[in-house]
Amino acid sequence: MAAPRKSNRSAAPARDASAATAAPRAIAEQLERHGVRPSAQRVAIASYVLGTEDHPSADQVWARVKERFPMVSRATVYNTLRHFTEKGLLRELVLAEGRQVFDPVVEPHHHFVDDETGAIRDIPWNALKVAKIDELEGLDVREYMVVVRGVARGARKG
Amino acid sequence: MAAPRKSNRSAAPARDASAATAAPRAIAEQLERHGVRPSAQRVAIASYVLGTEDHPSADQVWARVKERFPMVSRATVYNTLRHFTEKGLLRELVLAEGRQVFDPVVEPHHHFVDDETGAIRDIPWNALKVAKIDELEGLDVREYMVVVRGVARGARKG
DNA sequence: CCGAAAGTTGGACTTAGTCTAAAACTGTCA
DNA sequence: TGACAGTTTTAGACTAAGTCCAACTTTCGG
Ligand SMILES: [Mn+2]
Ligand SMILES: [Mn+2]
Ligand SMILES: [Zn+2]
Ligand SMILES: [Zn+2]
Repeated sequence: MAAPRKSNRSAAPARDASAATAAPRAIAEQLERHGVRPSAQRVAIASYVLGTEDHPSADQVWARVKERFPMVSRATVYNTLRHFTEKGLLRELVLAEGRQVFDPVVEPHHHFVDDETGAIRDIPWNALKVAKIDELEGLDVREYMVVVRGVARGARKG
Repeated sequence: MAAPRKSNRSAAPARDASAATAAPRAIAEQLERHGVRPSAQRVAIASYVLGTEDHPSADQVWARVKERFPMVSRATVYNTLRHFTEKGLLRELVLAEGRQVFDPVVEPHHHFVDDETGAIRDIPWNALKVAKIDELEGLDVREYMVVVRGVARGARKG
């Protein structure tokens, strides 16, 4: 269900690098559409976390946001991430040892955890197919994902 | 891979209830077979954690073991669980918010997380089938599991 | 028995995350 | 504009999970 678009990876604006930060106006509007009042802090946090492919932890978000907005407090970042999550702008995932991380891709998809670097990557929904989910006895399934662990075979030579 | 046996659930002695504790002698032998010296503390810890179906956290193991062995220290429980994990007697899983838990079923299998109670249940390996894992580009897959979330439809009326 | 190695212990320490109460903003309306 | 209420942010206290450590105890080989 939930018609995952066919994107192979990054059908989105392909942000990811450090100097992310989409137009603040667009971000403010995105927040408003989800019922979140766009304060300065919230826009600063959103401009990183809603655009990343990194699955960052809360403290990683804090560190990133402080670069551009040094006086933002930890409580604000934690509150805001929770708020975004409640409003459906983010998902919170718990995939690996001591890392609860946030994911701006709220549509169903799978995940790959690199055992060497700890990096988490998205796997598009229809890159994999899970059979027999509907045959599970006595379980009311709300959602599921495949968690794949291994190492990324580096295509980083040439 | 890793030829998961066909067990539907609990092909093992079906322990689970509180008064678990299989024969201490058998447990000591199991530890030795895995290269773990069977001290009194380790046998006490093993006799709970190697037989449970509960996926307990480290502190839950501590609480349980203290009932029968009140002077055991927290450090010992944490050390021992790590030791067991290194020796392949346990796996450590991170599936849900603030819960890294231990699993005595080290063969590949899937998991169900009850969103209401937080309980984690095993799903036998061939109750589900994941297709196209081998087609993932650039990833060296070491293991994978399906994580299913939902609620257990209570068969608890009659 | 002895000494070395392995195991255990309580408590200090660390880190992620939550909570709180006060301060700062924001929007509304007189 | 000025007052007010509601909302947001803030620093720092607090909590809980987990690690580390140095001292103590047990085990084992000789
Ligand atoms: Mn751990
Ligand atoms: Mn959280
Ligand atoms: Zn993701
Ligand atoms: Zn399991």
